[in-house]
Amino acid sequence: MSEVQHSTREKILEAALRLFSQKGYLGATTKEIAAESGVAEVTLFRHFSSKEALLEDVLTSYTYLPALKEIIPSVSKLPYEEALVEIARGFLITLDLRQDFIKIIHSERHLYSEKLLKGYHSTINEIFVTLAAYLSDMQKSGTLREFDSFLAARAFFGMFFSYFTQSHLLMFKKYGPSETDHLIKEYVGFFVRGTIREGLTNND
Amino acid sequence: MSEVQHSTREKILEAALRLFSQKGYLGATTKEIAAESGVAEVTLFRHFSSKEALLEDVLTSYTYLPALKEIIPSVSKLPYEEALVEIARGFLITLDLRQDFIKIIHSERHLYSEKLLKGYHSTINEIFVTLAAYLSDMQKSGTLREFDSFLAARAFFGMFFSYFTQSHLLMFKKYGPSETDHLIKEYVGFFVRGTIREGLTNND
DNA sequence: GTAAAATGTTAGTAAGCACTTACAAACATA
DNA sequence: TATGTTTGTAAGTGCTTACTAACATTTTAC
Repeated sequence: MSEVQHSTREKILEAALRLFSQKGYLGATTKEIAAESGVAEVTLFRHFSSKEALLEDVLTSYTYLPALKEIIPSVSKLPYEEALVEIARGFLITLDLRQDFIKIIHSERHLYSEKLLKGYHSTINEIFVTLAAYLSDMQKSGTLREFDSFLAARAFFGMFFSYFTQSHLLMFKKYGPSETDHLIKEYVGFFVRGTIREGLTNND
Repeated sequence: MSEVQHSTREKILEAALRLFSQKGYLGATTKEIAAESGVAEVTLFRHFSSKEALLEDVLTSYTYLPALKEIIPSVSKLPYEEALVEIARGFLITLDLRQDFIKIIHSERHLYSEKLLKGYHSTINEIFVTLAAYLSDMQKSGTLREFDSFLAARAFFGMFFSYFTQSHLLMFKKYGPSETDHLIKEYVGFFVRGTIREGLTNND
């Protein structure tokens, strides 16, 4: 067990992340969060001026999905299908790691500020744009047919994000690792055939 | 404005649906719900034994997505691509109509009972199975290649559900009607080419 | 070892919450 | 008109909540 040394502040942030994602912002009490952190409630308020400030700090501390932008360059030399499999795999892993954060964002959409929402949006957008750029390149090189690359990226991540939502957030049919692998390959299969240039393409 | 005559009970249920979806179960107070319904708070408790009972009644009253099962048979004679466009359109319309319900389900996942969750799951499953059956038929008739039809159905709805989630629940880039039409056509385009039988299919 | 900084303990406050009681008013039905 | 049903008003109960104050204790830094 390689437990890292956590500061009081970090312990509180982690407990808050966990409890907010499990019970919602209003459902998790400051008393509970303090107990879960192993500190007194008053200590929580000495580190964070209010419960709302705590939420803000949680959301900015555990911010979302930087990893994916690095995956795409690193796989761009692979064959198309393999590259997509790696992208999908990386995407699902990242979602898994950040699931508490994502749960909060999806549950407490009415609470958090315009600023945070915009940050989340721009991150999503960045992800789409990054994949879209890769797809655009593949179109220019003649591998892929013509289509709206931004929408394609959105469709691609949409398939996987929906699977994640259903299995993690709504506890609907969740697969084991080998089945997830199967799912990835099938999904990528649809997308590859859906986007690749074929001999018999009839453009209108 | 063709306002229907609503019973007190119905007025409360509607207001509760609206407020629960906007502010969450804990965020919406019984006082507010009563005010929004135009009744006294005590009247709310004469119709519903508790706030929790009210939530249960809201969720069972505005239950989810029956429409889609009727769409698929009605379009099964259309060409493949047109059929999928109609299915996608119907799906998005239904999601739109039920968006308050869906918002609650996604926000309050920690609150509602095992029973309700199972009901929701079986509805989702039914939708997937219905489309999967249609796809299976198309495979047997030779129009489509071989693939896991359940996963294909899940991927198809996943693309659109993700778009719905992002635009309605997270207020990320939402398109107007004509742009949505464009999105549907592009998404369906990917899926059609991803699933159709091609002359030059190289199965391993 | 000593001062300072961080934490714990205990008690408390003010507000908001779901929910109740008692009684009066409005309304429909006969 | 009389009667039962539904609603409103008003007041209040008991509980929980976020948050604070005062003081004791522990941990850290030099």
